[in-house]
Amino acid sequence: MFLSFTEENYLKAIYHLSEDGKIDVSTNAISDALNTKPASVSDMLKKLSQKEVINYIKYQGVSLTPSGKKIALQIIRKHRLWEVFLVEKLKFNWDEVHEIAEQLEHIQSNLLIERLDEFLGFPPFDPHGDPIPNERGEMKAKKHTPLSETDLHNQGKVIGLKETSPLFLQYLDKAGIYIGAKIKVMDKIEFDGSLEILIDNKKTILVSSEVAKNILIAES
Amino acid sequence: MFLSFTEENYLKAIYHLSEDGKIDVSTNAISDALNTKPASVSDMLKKLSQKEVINYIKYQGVSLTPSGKKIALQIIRKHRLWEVFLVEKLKFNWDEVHEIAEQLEHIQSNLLIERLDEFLGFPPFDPHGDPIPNERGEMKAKKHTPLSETDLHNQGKVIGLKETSPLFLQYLDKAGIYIGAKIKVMDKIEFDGSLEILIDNKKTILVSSEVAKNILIAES
DNA sequence: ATGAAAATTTAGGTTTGTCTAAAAAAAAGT
DNA sequence: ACTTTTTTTTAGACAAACCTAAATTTTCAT
Repeated sequence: MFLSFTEENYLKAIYHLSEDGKIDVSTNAISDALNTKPASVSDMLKKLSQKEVINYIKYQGVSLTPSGKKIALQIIRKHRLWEVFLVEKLKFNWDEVHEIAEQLEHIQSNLLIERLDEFLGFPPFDPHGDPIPNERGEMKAKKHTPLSETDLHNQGKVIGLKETSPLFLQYLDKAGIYIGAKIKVMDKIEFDGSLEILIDNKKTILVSSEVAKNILIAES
Repeated sequence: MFLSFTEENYLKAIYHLSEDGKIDVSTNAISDALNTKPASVSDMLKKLSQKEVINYIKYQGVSLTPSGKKIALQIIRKHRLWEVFLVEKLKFNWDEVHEIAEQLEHIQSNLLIERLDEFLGFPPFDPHGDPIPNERGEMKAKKHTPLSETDLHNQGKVIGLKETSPLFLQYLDKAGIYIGAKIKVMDKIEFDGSLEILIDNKKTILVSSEVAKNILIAES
């Protein structure tokens, strides 16, 4: 199925908007996301509906069909792999890559993207911590963030570490932090970026910003 | 100056068509190159002329203005750098990359292309032997091809070597082949790919396909 | 439940880049 | 030089993706 650059962007927007639990996505939400007018969105929804990539009932919002979802996930896969490339290989900062990846995600070539994936060592996450879908659009992992960037009072679970030196692992063990532990950030100390965290609803400890940067959290 | 994807392709086509010594490029030549009808080309030429990237007099063909040429060379720079990336990093064959590079060449980001250039080690040539223009659109070198792929009876000059081991250099010295030597391929032996070559219009020798692959020729 | 507000769709129009058919200009042959 | 052929341009249309303005449907508040 061939979709234009623009059609692909609509599918991607609908996918992202329905990620937040929403089953049906509204016309206005799409027009906001894409910076177009609601009237333009109505036109496009009719077209995408004919191509059977969305379920659309007038005045009632849209959802992706299985084939639409698959296409959306392929675009997201491409976007996130290119972001990894830009950050890992071309030394961009993680906050500079979005715009360029928005363009690169529309390059058409399956072989290209599989080769890129391989070249990058099959990364499971993009530089923002978002998981990268595989060729079949499957995405097991959840988004993760360094503990240092987790929001105050948000409950999360330890899902990985950036640093794995014995010294660091010993420290974590002593502190009672392990993969799977529930963590809640109780306070952030402005002065040195250190955090007061609650572990498994039992114990409160203080960790330095250096430690917090190396613990990956899946927020819930 | 912002040009659309399509406008960029017109400039590139005009550049390539005027490479063969042609001062003025014809409407039909452009329509052939871009697979459009001459009528469409006429429309576009009017538009590009208004943007002052081409010199256009009705019924008399077109040429690029300095600013148009600069844009064309930037696109060619991008195209060739991406080709190097695809071949060197993603292990594509040199004959598989053109179509993908046709898409990648339109990605907008100067920073991206400078970072890519650096990442690739500032390559002077693309995988087809064509020179890569610098940021200012300057391109000193000429196209080069391995001697093994040079056309029969074509006159050329040795401009480089792929292999530089002492043994190979000694061999070349003995054979009378040096950087700058004039070489003409007199015959190709099908059986093993070896070549009969005329050096400096004086001496005829036989070189193996292995040797021929490692000598770079600028055809004239 | 009904009238106002908000959301959405339709109607009609624009721009970009394409097309076909017809007209005009240039080139080529005799 | 003058006709024929080729090349190029103009005229008028179309599809994609957008817009504004107006109409319609849904939702929300009283």
